[in-house]
Amino acid sequence: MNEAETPKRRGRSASEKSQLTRDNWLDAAAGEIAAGGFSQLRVLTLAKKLGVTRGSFYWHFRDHEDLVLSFLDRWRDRRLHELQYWKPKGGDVETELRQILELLLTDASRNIRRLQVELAVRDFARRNEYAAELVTQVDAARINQNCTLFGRMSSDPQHVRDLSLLLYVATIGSQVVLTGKKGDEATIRRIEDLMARVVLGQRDEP
Amino acid sequence: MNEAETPKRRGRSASEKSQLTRDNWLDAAAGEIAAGGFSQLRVLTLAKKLGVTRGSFYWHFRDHEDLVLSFLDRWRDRRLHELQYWKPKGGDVETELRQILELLLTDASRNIRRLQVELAVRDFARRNEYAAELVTQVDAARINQNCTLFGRMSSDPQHVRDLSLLLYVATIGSQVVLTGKKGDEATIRRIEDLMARVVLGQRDEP
DNA sequence: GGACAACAATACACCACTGTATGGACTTTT
DNA sequence: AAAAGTCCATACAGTGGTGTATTGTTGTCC
Repeated sequence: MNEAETPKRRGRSASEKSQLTRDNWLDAAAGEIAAGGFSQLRVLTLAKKLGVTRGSFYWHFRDHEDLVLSFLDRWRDRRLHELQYWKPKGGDVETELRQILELLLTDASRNIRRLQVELAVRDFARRNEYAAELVTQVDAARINQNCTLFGRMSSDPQHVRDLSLLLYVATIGSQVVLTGKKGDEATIRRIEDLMARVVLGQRDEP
Repeated sequence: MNEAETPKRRGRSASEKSQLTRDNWLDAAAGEIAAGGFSQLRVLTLAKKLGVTRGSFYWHFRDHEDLVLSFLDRWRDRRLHELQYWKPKGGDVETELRQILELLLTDASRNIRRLQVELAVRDFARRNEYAAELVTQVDAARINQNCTLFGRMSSDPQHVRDLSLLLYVATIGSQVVLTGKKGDEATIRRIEDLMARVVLGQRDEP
């Protein structure tokens, strides 16, 4: 539906001609993976979607596996990279916490395509070693970032880590359980509120 | 490669006779689904695993879809049914809460096959209407049960519902994130502890 | 303006899997 | 003991997918 923008001398369908890049194929693959998971990823389907034949694919990629691994690598790189680009805007502890939670829950649940891809990668990781490795990396990086974000909550590092992990699994879980059913927008908001209260209740309380 | 060897004629390990039943096929399917998801479910593979040919399958099932739908139905029935069989043993609020959390987290994470099947069903539900429907039913039933279990926590029904939902998504999330990596046993225990503290902190506090 | 590289179309060989038709073998019914 | 039912094997047709080899087409550099 959306399609990634190609610099475009030939629009995808019928006009003039432009060459496809590896990234174009990966973008198309993202669509298929979001819709049907890695197991439904077909070279022929991708080619049709891009308006070319499989001949093009096998110029850009060695084989089907090459596509999958390249996609996974790009996914990992992007997920790790995007973590650099977000810092809370400051303010008191509570508003900062609100910002973090909104990012983790409400914002994340809006990009449903990105969400679907992530769930597909996680599922694929259950039966693919390499994918599992990358998912582990991404999880660790995110939890780590949560730790720095929640550093203000407690002076006990272990407590901070546990809290970060709990929040992380809760966000992942809410993405798994509350995916795209109507009325979930409001539900997610309430979960967000509750989480805020819960976390604030976990501040250093000797 | 392992187990499920056929003793002599073509006997199964479960039934008295050497004849296969629909349920035998569904059990075998569970193994495949746990390992590779619904998309890797192959009639031929199942037949080999059971030591018969596909001729048997097409006697017991109309087609591949029949197998899948039957499996989903059985899954739903079992998941709903098992909810009846558990009530907390009583005691004060904290020990009861501990029991519940142990059931939801530690116990659940031990049956890794059951867990893998559930994750596979959830994944399949993302692209299959019927599966999505059943997952919704199961989720609703479980959250509902959590509500009754957590009823002692607060007198505000909405608060109880939100808390139940939060705990539910957290458990699902921990199953998704912490699946079978070593050292997760201890991690789950710590999450369990933290959850207990968190929930106790949410008792009526006007 | 020809050579060469980048990219894509076409055609083919091949395989994994499904579903169906049919024919046993063994069991139960009558 | 013949008929009918139950369960599985075998053989075959069809489909949808991969990968490869070969040939076109276009752009770019000299």
